[in-house]
Amino acid sequence: MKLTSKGRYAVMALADLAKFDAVSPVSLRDISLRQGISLLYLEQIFLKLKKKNIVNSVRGTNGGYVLTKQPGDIKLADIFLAVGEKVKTVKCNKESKKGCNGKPTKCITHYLWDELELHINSFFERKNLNDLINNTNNRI
Amino acid sequence: MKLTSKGRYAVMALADLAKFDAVSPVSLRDISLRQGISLLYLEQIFLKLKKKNIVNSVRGTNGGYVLTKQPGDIKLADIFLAVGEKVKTVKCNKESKKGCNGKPTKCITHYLWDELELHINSFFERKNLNDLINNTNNRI
DNA sequence: TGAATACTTGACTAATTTAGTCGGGTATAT
DNA sequence: ATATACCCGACTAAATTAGTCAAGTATTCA
Repeated sequence: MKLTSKGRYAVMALADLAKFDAVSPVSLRDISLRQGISLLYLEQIFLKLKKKNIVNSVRGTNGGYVLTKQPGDIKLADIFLAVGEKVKTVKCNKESKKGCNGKPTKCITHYLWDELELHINSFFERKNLNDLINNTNNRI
Repeated sequence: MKLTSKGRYAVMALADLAKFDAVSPVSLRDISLRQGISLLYLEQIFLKLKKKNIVNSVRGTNGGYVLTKQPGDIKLADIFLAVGEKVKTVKCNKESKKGCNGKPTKCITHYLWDELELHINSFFERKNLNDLINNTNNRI
């Protein structure tokens, strides 16, 4: 199981934003250069972040993006939800009444994967952007 | 991030084995039918499990596979290692001295992903096959 | 006012990974 | 003998990911 670039980039970019948006909006161009992420890809990602109200945009020269909230109020879970990075452990449809593999009962490992999903999501729920920038004052 | 079928199937199949191998070796055909997993795919998976000494094989008619250890001594971490299911959160090479993205410093989120990796792996370290079959006596 | 900057949006594509299949074995019980 | 079941490498189709491309619109500043 691996984290996709989309999710990883989203967090990197927002951490960057959290560090620099106090002064003025941060352009994607700057983030692209600092974090080494394709500008065009960043545009795609920020569109989603904006739709979910995690960032606001300022158009025109000297424009860019700013966070809508304090870094401490933006959880990783929010970010991942926005860009569509989901934790999926089971193939079988959880809501279905049919159980797994078309059988009436749940598959033997079903509850294990549910538990794993909760375990992972709890990490994303308790980490926020502030945790990131506090630990990385000396880094870009 | 999602769990691959290979890892999921490996655990399902071994849980099945743990339930039934006390009597006699369990054939992949039986597992295939009970768990709804392709027989040919199971063969691939069990080859790896055997190489890592998690199962032993018995050839010929009435042959099949048996666990080499007690279910309680087989951790999910062992199983995932055997079939090559890895938790990967960072793209950047962890061992490299160069840091991330070719820069001298580590990327801003590097330690976060390391922490996530540890968090997930700790789950796999503490869960074993026995945990599974104890909770699922009524299921196949 | 016009040129440059920077966000906006949908569609497209290349590369990678995953989830298998195929074909040909070999060993053993009955 | 023959059927069962493990053994093994190579191959392929489908899905996903990680981007790119094209064509905009809004805003600032000289």
